[in-house]
Amino acid sequence: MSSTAIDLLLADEASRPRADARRNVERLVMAAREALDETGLDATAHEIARRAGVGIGTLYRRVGTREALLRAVLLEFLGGMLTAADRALDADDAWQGLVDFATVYVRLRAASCGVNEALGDSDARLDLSETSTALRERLERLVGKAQEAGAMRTDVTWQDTAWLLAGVVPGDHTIGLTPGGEQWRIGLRVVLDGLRA
Amino acid sequence: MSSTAIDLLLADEASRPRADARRNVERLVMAAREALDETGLDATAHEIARRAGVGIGTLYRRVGTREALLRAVLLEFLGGMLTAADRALDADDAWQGLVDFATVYVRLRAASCGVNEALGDSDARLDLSETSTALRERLERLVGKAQEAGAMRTDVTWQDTAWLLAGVVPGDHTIGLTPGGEQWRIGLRVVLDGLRA
DNA sequence: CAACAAGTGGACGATAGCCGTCCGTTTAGC
DNA sequence: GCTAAACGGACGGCTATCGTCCACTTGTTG
Repeated sequence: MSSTAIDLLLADEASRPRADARRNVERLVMAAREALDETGLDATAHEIARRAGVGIGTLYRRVGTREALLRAVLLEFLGGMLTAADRALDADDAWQGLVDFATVYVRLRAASCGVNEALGDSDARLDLSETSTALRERLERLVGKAQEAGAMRTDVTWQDTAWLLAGVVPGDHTIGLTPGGEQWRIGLRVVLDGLRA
Repeated sequence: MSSTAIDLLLADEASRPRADARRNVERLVMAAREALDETGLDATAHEIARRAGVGIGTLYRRVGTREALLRAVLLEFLGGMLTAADRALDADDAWQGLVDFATVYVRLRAASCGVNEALGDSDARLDLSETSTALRERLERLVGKAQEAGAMRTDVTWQDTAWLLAGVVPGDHTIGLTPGGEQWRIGLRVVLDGLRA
């Protein structure tokens, strides 16, 4: 579950690496998560190494590229999001399913600057298109179900919905108000009210 | 009106500059507008000079700093926005006033990447705090009026409103959909519906 | 416990992008 | 024509990041 990223990175080692090497990979992954949360996609290799308490050489030797590391962490994260989407699709109440997913989606994007950027950036710096396409497709179905159930207005496409949800996430938009940590909640509520049939 | 930025930049010349010099200032201002629209706040001095068809030396001689130039253009722009806000405050129907302003606000932000960034960036790269504070204060009053008139839900603050409006503007959020030029319209409609009492 | 392969850290050279100055050349205006 | 004003853009300086390389350290195994 949470070791996926590590496994992914250790997979292509020919023989079992030494204990300290494994430990360093773990540290690097944790550091990458933090850096991704706070700094975003363009967290530098040096920053990640510093956070991990590890030399820059170690980073490159262990994970090959800065991008490979970030990619592994992001894939793990997006996987979790996909799971939430599938759970939402199974909900009895279509509208409630959409609400649940939207909440998770926005919360996770809000929690990590890097995840937010990864889901937005259309330029594929890291190759995440496969997973994010899957995610899109889930949203499309969720919106479809909610509309068929008559719970959601039909003059709005799932693309519009994606747009609106993304807009609720804090960015450097906001007219200069320091956003409280949970600021997105009220925004999401308004948007969902606006989407209701 | 539209010559404000130019006047602002020519103001501190001791004696009347030569005709070609004035022409170049105009070109620089127009180029800065374009660059601001397309590239955003960190349009480089060289890019602006290139767009203006002018040497980089000329830019620095004429406008002093890259920042002074951008600032002049942005101030002009924000001035227009303020005017729209004041007009909206005079509307008979408080809700309609809010809707009108919101529309202008979002459209203008959507039209220029640089304006959008300028209104968001809390770090004061260019000193626009005065004008943007004025703008905030207008929005606060618009929201207040709409709520007093019973036209807008009261569990939402003007800060939340600012947040939501900013969110509707295209950014690099959007799950990888190339946004149509007028994409923000539908988003704005949903948000306004959600804000209605 | 020794010896060596595996691993480590971080200085370093390379690359890139932007800033703003400076000076030889051009041009407007009298 | 003549001169002061203006021009263009090459250039040096600065900052940031990347990723390599090698002298040194440490885990592991017999």
